[in-house]
Amino acid sequence: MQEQTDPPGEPNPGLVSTAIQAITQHIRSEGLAPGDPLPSEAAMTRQLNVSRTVVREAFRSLSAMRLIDMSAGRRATVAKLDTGAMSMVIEHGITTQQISVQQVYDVRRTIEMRTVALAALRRTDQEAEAIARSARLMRENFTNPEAVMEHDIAFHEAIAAASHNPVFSLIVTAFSGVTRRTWVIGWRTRSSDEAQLKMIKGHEDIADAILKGDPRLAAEHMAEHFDKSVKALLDAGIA
Amino acid sequence: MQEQTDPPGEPNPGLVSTAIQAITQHIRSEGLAPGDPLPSEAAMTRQLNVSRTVVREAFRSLSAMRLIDMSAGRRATVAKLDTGAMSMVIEHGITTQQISVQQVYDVRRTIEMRTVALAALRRTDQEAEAIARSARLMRENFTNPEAVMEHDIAFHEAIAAASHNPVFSLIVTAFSGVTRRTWVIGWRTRSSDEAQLKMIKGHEDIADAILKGDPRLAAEHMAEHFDKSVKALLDAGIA
DNA sequence: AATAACAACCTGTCATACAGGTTTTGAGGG
DNA sequence: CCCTCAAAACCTGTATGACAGGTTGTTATT
Repeated sequence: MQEQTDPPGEPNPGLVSTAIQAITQHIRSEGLAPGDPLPSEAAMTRQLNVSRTVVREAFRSLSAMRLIDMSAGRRATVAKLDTGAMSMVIEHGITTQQISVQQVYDVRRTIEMRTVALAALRRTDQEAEAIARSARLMRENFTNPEAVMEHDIAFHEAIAAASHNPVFSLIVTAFSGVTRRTWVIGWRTRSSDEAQLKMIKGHEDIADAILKGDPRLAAEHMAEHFDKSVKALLDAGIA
Repeated sequence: MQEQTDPPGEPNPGLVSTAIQAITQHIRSEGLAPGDPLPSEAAMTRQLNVSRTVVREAFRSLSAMRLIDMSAGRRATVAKLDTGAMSMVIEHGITTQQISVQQVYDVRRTIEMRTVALAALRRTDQEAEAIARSARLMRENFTNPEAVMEHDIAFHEAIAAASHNPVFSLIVTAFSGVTRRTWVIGWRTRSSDEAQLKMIKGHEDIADAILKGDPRLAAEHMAEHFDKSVKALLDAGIA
């Protein structure tokens, strides 16, 4: 009952893969934008001549990748760019030991050297303030590691946002999950208050450089920050 | 019949999300490596006290993200790191116009400036040869744009591989899909044979620098290459 | 015209069934 | 005792039907 969309060319891509392609293809060909509704499962079922089971698994898969949003009663809609899938891939790589924390930090360093420079050049005043605020909150809560970490992460995401390139934001945010799992380790190696405050000072320096609009200085401070962070992780024995 | 794993804390995460978490959690807690088998759908069904439908949608979602491999008759296995999900996210961003090709190129430039430097430092002889071979094949097939493009993509992926950091490979490969859709445009703006051969020469220069183990030179050539590529795309009106 | 009840539609979940694959088992033969 | 091979047990892929509950548009009542 389902031969038309599955020409005997390939061996066995599976009906679900075909359905996934059909849906993404629909988004493309109809030029849908985030928020626009997709066909209902029933409609897709008829169009593809497959069971609702197959269509549902396809929708669900796209939903898991956060390419579409689903909720009960409503039709699925095209989703805004989201980091969901990427974080899961990275986390999967880490937990299955296919990538190391240090490798992630190398990538982060590479990317954030760029985002910080772009942020210095392109930030709005609001964005500069948001970045500075995160740094300030790190200092104000510095007795509470959990809070410092969250503001640290927000700090880096705010810089990525100020780069005005959503692809950078996407990647930086995707790494936040890994950061949450390793951050405390780095913090602990900075045993003294001075060492911890010094690290916070580093963030403030970055925020200042962005405020001043000095990309070179900002990048320098960011490099220093990452070098120290990686050293802290290495000291803690994180390969 | 399914209250135990769904405490009344959150409003409605959905049974499938819960199942997805349970599966990834299983991978983590059992310390599974790529190739290791996961519980069968029936086993998961019993463990979570939900219907097979729910478990299946969860498995299928993870499979769509390429975190697990599924095939008929066999149990699902933990997957090797794969770029599947990432490419889909990027492509989704492009087709829904949430990100621009130019923004992707900026990210690529940032990342590949680093991969090329790392490749120059860490490449094995085999890897250097693979990189050089791709450049050579670009020249040999230069009357066939399609072939040139594929070797071009392979060239960049080979460099990422030679960086010995799989996260870089992951990201670079994720961008290959976008490249396939825009490459020809850049090629066409290089209307004359000289311009096209010059572009190929650029790749050979990069390969040489990597072979020599000169990261600075390699990065310089790579920067030049990207600047020209972006210029070509801009000339063609790709924002 | 505002509102409230209703109908139509949609997704979320469950149960069941069966067609192929794949692995395990075990019987029979060497 | 070991090897071979076929049956059995298990597994995934897909289809069908059912029903609960959420959402939206329609209609009837006030």
